[in-house]
Amino acid sequence: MTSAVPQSKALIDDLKWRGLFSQSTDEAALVSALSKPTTLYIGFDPTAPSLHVGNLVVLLVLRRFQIAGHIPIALVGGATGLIGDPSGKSEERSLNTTDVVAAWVERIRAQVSKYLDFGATGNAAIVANNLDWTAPLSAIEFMRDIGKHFSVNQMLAKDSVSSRLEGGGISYTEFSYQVLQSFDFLELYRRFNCTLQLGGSDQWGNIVAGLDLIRRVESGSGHALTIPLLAKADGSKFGKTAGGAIWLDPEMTSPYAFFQYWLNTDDKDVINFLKVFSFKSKSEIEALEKSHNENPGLREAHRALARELTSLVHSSDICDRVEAAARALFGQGELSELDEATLASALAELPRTTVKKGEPIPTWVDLLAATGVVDSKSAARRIVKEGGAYLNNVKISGEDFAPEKSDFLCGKYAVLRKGKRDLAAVELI
RNA sequence: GGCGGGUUGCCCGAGCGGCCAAUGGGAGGGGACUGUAAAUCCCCCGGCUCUGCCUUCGAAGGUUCAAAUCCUUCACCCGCCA
Repeated sequence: MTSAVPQSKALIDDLKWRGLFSQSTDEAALVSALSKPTTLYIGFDPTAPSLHVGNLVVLLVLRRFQIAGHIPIALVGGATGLIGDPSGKSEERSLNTTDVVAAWVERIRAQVSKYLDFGATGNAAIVANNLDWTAPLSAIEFMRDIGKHFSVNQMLAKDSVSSRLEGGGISYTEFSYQVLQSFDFLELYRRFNCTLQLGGSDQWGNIVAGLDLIRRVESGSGHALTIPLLAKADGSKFGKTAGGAIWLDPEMTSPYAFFQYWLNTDDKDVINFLKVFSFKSKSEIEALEKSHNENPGLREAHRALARELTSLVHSSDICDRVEAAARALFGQGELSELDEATLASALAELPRTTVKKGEPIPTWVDLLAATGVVDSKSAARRIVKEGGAYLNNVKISGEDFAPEKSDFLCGKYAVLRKGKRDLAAVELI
């Protein structure tokens, strides 16, 4: 990443075109401020052991700013993660223990770091943890030095609070969240001259509260820019599947599943997702849009999206592997024609189970249940009954069907399929 | 602290002594059509050693031949009044 002369207007226009601009404080002033390298931050609270694809939206915006020559700070919320942000939540959350949050902080710090450049000359990225300045502060100091600047009247008026007052109520703990986030902005302003905070559109209230605090305490000024929450065409929540969120951690969402998630994007969303997630230029994306409209069946745009993101989040090697695996397993060719090495590497990406050589081979139902692709044997039985059960891409029937020795490709592997696209592997050992 | 209302399967929500593994909707799954897409149509959707059995309706006891449904206690939530 080279430190370019910031083209501030172009940067903001590009964000708008990508649908990454929700609102900002005085836009003209922001554009003018961005004509010089500017320090900006986004906060990530450790609410899970990994970030998910929803977090990736804003994280990549931070990266866009760095590419444009600005200095990004990724703030990991070691302190705020202990409190819980009420924004966008209809209920009070249960608190995680300090040990758990501390462990998550470390993991998220490592994750976030992958997307930023710490060696850039002039605009190297910074990772900070708000526990560093929150932990040493006593409750009395906090109330006198910070709390004194907040009006409860204004705090109550915040959307995140008022919606909770009407609903299930809010604890003093979560109510205080906005004060902590404001304090973060103030601290980053003091330490790094950070003058811009980015966040999801639900963060607007928290961000401008921070600007107020900076004005009152330091007579300083700064800016806020929010990013729309990503919406899907069908109204369902982005980044969630039946199995849960799509995580960036390969242990939590396998690279294979990650690639498949993007490849299976709804046609109506794929161009928007390219704009949001991809670093391709406007003209490149418009070319993909054209080819997608002309021949959607080819799914060129889907593939470009899946490839770029899998390469970015995992690596291009891993991306090649999982794509090759999918090609082999979904391909038109006979599975039996694949050589052992190709088959082995393709199956390595799938959920799996093993069978010992000397022992009797369990039924298809038992094998599928063992891979974890279904929740129960009853579910596996239903699949067979409904005609969605396949062995080596050949439909099977009969609830007590069991593969034979000869069904194992290369003498070692069998491929179970549930429905159109859910695959699992059995290995004979 | 007082009075009233609530707690049902992944979510919302019916049921208010037997016909209840429990209506309906959503989510999810399978099939057909397609492109590992969407829409549409059909089917499924607690578990199991599956013509039957087992465990569920906040928790624990009790009444009854029989309870998600009645009684008692406890926990949590939500109103109104102090």
